[in-house]
Amino acid sequence: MTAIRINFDKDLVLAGHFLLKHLEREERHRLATAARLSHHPRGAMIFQKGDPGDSMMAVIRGRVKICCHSMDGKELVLSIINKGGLFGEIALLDGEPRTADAVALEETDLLVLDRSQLMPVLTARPDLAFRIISVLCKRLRQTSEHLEDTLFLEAPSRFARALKRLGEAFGRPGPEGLRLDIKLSQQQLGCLVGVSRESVNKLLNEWQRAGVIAMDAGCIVIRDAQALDEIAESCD
Amino acid sequence: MTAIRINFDKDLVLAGHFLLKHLEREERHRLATAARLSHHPRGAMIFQKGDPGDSMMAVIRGRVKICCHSMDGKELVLSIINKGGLFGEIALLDGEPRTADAVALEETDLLVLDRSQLMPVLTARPDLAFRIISVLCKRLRQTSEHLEDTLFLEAPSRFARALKRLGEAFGRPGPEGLRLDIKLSQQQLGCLVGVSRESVNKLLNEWQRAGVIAMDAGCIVIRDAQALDEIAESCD
DNA sequence: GACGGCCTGTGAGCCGCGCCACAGCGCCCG
DNA sequence: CGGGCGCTGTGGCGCGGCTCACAGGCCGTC
Repeated sequence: MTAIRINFDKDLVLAGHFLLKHLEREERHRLATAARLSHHPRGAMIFQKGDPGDSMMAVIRGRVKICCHSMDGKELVLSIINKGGLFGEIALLDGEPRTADAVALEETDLLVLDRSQLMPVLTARPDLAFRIISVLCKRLRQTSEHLEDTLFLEAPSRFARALKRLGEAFGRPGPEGLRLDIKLSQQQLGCLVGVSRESVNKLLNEWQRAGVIAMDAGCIVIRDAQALDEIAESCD
Repeated sequence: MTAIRINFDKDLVLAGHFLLKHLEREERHRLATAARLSHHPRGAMIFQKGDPGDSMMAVIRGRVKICCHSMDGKELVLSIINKGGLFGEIALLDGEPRTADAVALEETDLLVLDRSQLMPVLTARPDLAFRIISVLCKRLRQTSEHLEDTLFLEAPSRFARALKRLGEAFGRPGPEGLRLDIKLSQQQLGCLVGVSRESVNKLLNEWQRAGVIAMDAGCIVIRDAQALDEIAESCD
């Protein structure tokens, strides 16, 4: 009884997923029954840099951060994956070890698809391969942009741009402005941008005083997107 | 007569290319006749950030740098493509505009493959799609690593790592050590690493004095790879 | 209620490195 | 041959932002 219910859920999840929604119902069902669910409490390590990577994950509930660490303990957050998002596909596709850690930011449920299940489907369906190619291209563009930002921009511009990007991913319009529906400590924000926690604090307070942003229950609200744009553009 | 000779060359070039060598002879010949040669003098712009990208290029002769510029004129060199290398595939694959400039570093000949010619072949041959996927994965790994380097490492480590990478791509063993068979100004080296020209100069001289590297006819020779490793690892 | 852990807020100091300035050098071009 | 241009070689200044240090607030746990 519960097994049936779980399988039904898996079918639904896969059907809703941008990568897999174009499969035949039957293929998808086969994947769904093969895929396994896995649950991770807040803060749990899902995989680690250097692990062999023979699976990819779809986020059903919660959020996952993809990050890596320097030798002296600094952290860099490469991206944050929302419900509905996909991660871990690189290692699955090229068979190399994982290049970063994945950590559950909240209570998180994942659907895990193994290489052995997925590859036959991919080879049989060239259109799926193209969909994957365009995902990879998008990731590559994002990463290059991240690199440009860190090399070309000063901390304030960089941070402003990061907020804009977070707005696109997590923003929900509210009465006061665009509310970023995700709680991140100043520490985490710093790791996302490559800036120290203290600098994040100072910028955040400065912008609050200027009315550019506001805080609401631990979430950032963008009140003046225009002003944020100007900070992001200013190259001095 | 010359036309035949050129087509023969194209066939040969394609046959030698890692992406296309597994095609049937006939398919490859069709691509070869459709592909066009293009020649670029040293310093010429091949394409520019923002251009529509509906082709990709294979380098037959010369070298190409992929780079981009900040609003205030700084340059970042993302990678340098050697003879036999491929570039411009991202924009071709996902149909978005080019994200960076491509500039001929030397007298350069390219083979240009248009989207309209390549796509039918790709859809017909899923194994080719996988080959492209793994190219993309490799690029992604490189770019992430570049990003980690710039955020985590100080200038000397970053530069040392860059030299090691250049060694892998352009190194030729010689009597004195590994010789980097490419002439790059200190300016260009700086852009490759994200460091000012002056800092490059100082590091280069310091390492020469220490016997870690040597200069030979404008090319860098790595004399003590071990010492370079240590500089690269040292995280202070 | 006491304690410890994780968070925010803020000031002081320091330092790596970018920017500026200038000098000397090889090379191309008129 | 002379003048300009792009490269290398160095010294000094300035500043952005990281590090350190500390104070106070908000939990969850014993």
